[in-house]
Amino acid sequence: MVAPTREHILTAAARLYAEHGFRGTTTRAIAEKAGVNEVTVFRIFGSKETLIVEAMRAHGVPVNVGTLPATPVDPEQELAAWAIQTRKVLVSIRAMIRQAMSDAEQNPEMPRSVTRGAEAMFDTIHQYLERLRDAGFVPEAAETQVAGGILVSALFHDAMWREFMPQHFSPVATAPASYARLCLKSIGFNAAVREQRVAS
Amino acid sequence: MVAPTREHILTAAARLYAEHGFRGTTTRAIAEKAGVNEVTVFRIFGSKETLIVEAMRAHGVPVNVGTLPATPVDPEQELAAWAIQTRKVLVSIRAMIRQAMSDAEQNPEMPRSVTRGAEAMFDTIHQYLERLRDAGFVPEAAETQVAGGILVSALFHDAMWREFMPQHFSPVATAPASYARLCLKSIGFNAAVREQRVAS
DNA sequence: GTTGTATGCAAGTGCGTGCTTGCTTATGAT
DNA sequence: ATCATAAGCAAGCACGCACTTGCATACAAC
Repeated sequence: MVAPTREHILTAAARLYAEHGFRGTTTRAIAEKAGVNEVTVFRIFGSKETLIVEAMRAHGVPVNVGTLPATPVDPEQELAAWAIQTRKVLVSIRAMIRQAMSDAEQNPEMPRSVTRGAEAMFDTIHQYLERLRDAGFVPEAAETQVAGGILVSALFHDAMWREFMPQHFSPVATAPASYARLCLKSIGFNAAVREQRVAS
Repeated sequence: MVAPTREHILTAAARLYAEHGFRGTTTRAIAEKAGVNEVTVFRIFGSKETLIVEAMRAHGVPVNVGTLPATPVDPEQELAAWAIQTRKVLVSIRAMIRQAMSDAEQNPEMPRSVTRGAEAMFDTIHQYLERLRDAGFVPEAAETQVAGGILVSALFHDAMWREFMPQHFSPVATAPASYARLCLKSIGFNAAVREQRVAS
């Protein structure tokens, strides 16, 4: 076990930051939540800023949000499952994402811990869509990058805004699958190819 | 001319809020930016909170972000134009949107001035897509609500995140039109109907 | 047993910030 | 001319906050 107090402080800082942002998070509150004296916080991290940045790095957006199969078989189902899981992850850290976005003006390091995760999502979906194209599920001219971006956007937007205007979203249970389905349809996904594959 | 100083204070508050958020915006800074004594601020608005809320209400997201034709003729072109304009509006106030989102935890009144505008966008696009359906541009079973939501999501996401990870977006010049095109395609838009209309 | 390391505790410093008070000045209506 | 209203100005109050200092305590290594 290496430096348990250090870890306690980092997790406490991450949680409080998600709730109150940089300015709203006080070193006193962090120390109290971590069950540690405030002086200890400064002894270990030196300053509030380095502490928060460190906490974001440690407890930010996970880079491995979920994988998509290397050889697509049932794209609609596979993409829906990925969308559901990804949305869940985004919802679980939406508060932190919001704070990091608003603190970007002051400290450009903050949104980095979010964009790293987002970039991983972009890459995952984009590569999958290209695999679909190579496998003949979608036509050669498919705009895979834009379509992938649209799916990611929909998931982000859903995670961020649903709580504020729920009546403008389809039910949580079905929404991610709908996003996935429409994403596929927007690049001319041909369900017949799947039937053909399954049959062979 | 009614109460010019009041207006000066409101606009100054709105701008500073967009840059620094609620906690980061000081009444001193607002007064200075408005070219007004700090005491005047408190004489007029009583407290910082009521001032900021008032400023958001006055300079928040415009509700009339743009209209779509009542009788669709060239949906791809019309929707692309709307998307371009809407994205522009969102970009112009993205900083304020970010702050309002992160302050939602503390003051639920903040995001209201954003959601009002977003709801107007949702309604505009949704009604337009239903008109397309009624006009036979898209099949009866089209998921117009989800598709509209996806387009709005894409525009929001583009406005919010492009600056942090530009390499994951298609060029600004073409992106909004792409979103519009894929949105239409995702609900089975049939370009042939337009040709038929134009011909008749 | 001594020494070093990590932590707690009490107190304090300096500064920023929301908000107030008391007073003066300018302006415009009556 | 008088008076009400709006605004400026100087000063300050009370509090919160990041951060520091000095000292005591526990514990583990040697």
